[in-house]
Amino acid sequence: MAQFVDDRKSATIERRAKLFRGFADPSRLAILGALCNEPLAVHELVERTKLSQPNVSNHLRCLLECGLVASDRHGRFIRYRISSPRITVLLNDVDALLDVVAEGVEACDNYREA
Amino acid sequence: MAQFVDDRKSATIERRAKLFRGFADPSRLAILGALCNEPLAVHELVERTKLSQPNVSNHLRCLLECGLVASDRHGRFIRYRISSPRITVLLNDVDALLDVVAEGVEACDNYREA
DNA sequence: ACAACATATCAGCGAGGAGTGATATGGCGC
DNA sequence: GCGCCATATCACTCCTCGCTGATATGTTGT
Repeated sequence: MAQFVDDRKSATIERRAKLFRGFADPSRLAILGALCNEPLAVHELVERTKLSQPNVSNHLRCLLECGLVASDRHGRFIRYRISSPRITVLLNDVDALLDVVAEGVEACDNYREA
Repeated sequence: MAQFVDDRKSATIERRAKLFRGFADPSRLAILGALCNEPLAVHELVERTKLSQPNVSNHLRCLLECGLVASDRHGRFIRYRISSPRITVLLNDVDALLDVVAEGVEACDNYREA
């Protein structure tokens, strides 16, 4: 069992926070969610997420740099995929937690609703 | 197995993002991490996290409203605790994912390093 | 080589949220 | 009741991040 350090300055906590921030955006979640089903090229992600193309590219760059997705070139397409099944696990666990706290989260007005 | 919707506007995705944002802050992670070990009163959290007292209170209000922590009054102390073991599970999942992507996350300069 | 498509990059704007400081509320002991 | 401690609340500032629009790079087919 992990032993949680409490000091905010802990490198462990900083890393966790940074990783969580990677997931803490609807656009990136839409992209990651889509990639959990199957690898996709950028223009396909644009279609499905209805985000602008530069926007998708920007998020992909970030996700790529963070190691959350990987890419291969296929002709003039670049196919992106999630880098680890642990990402799917994480998303499923979030849903499991939401089963318990969904109402609270929606009610919480410290964050805007989109 | 959950079926991930890709449209960013999906309520599911919004909820996930909102929940992730709850975890996407070093101060809240420090608080949650400390509470994973044992229930604590506010002034104890202040000591351990080295955050200011109003700051801790603000975060606790948010976490409470979201249903991530619960509280009971004990005399003039208010003891906070995590509301569900699934939170611990989630934090452990993040650490597991960090085992794989830690370097990438640290290297990613789209987010500031705190 | 040129046209068309696929993707990446960059500057700038705007909004949301974290932290602080001052202050308010609430419970306890004397 | 009064002083003290524990906690909550509020207004304000600063900074970070996400989005857009324009443009650059790259790849394929003809």
